[in-house]
Amino acid sequence: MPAANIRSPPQTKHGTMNLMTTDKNEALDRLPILAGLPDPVRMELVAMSGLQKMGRGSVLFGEGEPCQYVYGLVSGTVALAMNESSAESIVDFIGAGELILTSPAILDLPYMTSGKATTDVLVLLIPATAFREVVKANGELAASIAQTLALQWRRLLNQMKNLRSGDADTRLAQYLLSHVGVTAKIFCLPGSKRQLAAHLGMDPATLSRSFKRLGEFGVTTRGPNITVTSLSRLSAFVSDGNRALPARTTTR
Amino acid sequence: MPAANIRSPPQTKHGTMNLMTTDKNEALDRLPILAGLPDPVRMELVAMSGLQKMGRGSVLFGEGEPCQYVYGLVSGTVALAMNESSAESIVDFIGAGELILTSPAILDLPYMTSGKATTDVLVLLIPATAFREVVKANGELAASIAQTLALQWRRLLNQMKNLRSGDADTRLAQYLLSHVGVTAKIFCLPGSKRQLAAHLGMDPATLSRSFKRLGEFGVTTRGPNITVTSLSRLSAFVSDGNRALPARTTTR
DNA sequence: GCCGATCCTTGATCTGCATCAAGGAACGGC
DNA sequence: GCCGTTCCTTGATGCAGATCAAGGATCGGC
Repeated sequence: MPAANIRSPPQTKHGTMNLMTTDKNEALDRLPILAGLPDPVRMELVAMSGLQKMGRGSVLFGEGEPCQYVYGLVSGTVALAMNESSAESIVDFIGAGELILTSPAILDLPYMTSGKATTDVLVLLIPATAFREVVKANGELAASIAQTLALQWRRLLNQMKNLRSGDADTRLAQYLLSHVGVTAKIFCLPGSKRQLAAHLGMDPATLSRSFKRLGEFGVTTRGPNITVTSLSRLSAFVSDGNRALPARTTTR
Repeated sequence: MPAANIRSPPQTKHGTMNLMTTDKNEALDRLPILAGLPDPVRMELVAMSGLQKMGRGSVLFGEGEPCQYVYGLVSGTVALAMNESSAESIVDFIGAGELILTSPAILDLPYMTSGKATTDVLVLLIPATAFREVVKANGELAASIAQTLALQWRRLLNQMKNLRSGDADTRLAQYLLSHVGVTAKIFCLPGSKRQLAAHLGMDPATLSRSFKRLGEFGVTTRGPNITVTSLSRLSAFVSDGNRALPARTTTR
């Protein structure tokens, strides 16, 4: 089996990029939605898609462009962004293993978001037309695509909820709570703080201040690494509607 | 075929409720997603679902409840609402012909939104478990469900965009622009103004003031009926970033 | 190592919108 | 018809957060 056309891993400080896959079959295995497909379909997909490595900050696709590829994110993180007048807002961060852009591919409509790599990424590029055909021909795949879309729908709904609800501080706290595992109380932001701010619907300056205020509730930041010392205090803060805070002007 | 258990139409001022369907087969025909199904599947679906009439203000289902039915909206309008702490926010208004809640049904997860009828409605109630099985067994249906979900995803994205972008006035103007047909310059709000405000992410009071300000750009309201005299002036207002307005305090 | 560019933080100010509150309009019931 | 209720409007006020701006911190390049 010939090695794919992959250059040596750039190794930034961000991605340790430990498990480097250079084989398209292996790549497929890392994409749960496609991994279970019957062999002939697999072969077909693998044959026509390409494996591509892209550096941090790369733009995989742009809002408004006609849909060319479905992107299987093998490793790394991608931010989905929308450029509503002037400053952009970030819809979601996509992690490894997910399939991006199934919606435009299925409908053959232009992308509604642009996709930017927030780390070095490895993506499997599947031609959209081919993808469409395979889905049409394969009922099982269609069903599991439907499942995925349904899940994404729920995620998007949750984000709308968070986006609208109360305070900037509360929104940040909720975000943190839903992203720290019960065990892991330290985790790494999926992108820059600026991007997180855009995701939470606030100004970077406001995000900074919010982080500071949440310090009183056991949140510490060093670079992109966030530590939450006490889940209970933080969630108490959220449900208390943040009454515990001293008057804003007194904050220091 | 025996008549369904439908009482006489209440006839409110809102819904003229002209084409009253009491037959489940006819109801299915009004739901594009399901209308094209092969006959045996149709029969099966029809056999186990029920046709139900509900008055304005009825709550079809509540946020957090386990998913029991998929709702085929034969006629009327339903608001999807989320009760994030205290005041509710409205995710979307669903019109006749659409299938509600496919996501929770597919995933067998609780509803994330509640559904409230903003007019008298006629719904086809399809048991969720049955629906799930039919989808699983029928690849074509799965494919078209995936299509629908993909479309809904796009709609939701658009709403997120609108929700975040600029001014309250701008958001309202965008909403109006995307809801008046090119021809029909008068249209009826899908729900109360309060609900529209919740949908656009603003206070009812603010919505009222926004309407007033848009009066300068050819928008008039009488009850739930909105008239837009000049699309061009309104869209100019949106793209100009509403610089044309006199200073806020000077607004008469 | 130094330097420029970018990102984050922090401060001061300003404003759009929520909030509080009260008056008017439309509706449904009887 | 009248009356209670709900909805919409309009005014006055206060505040959360955007914006403007300037000072660190961090990174990548050389």
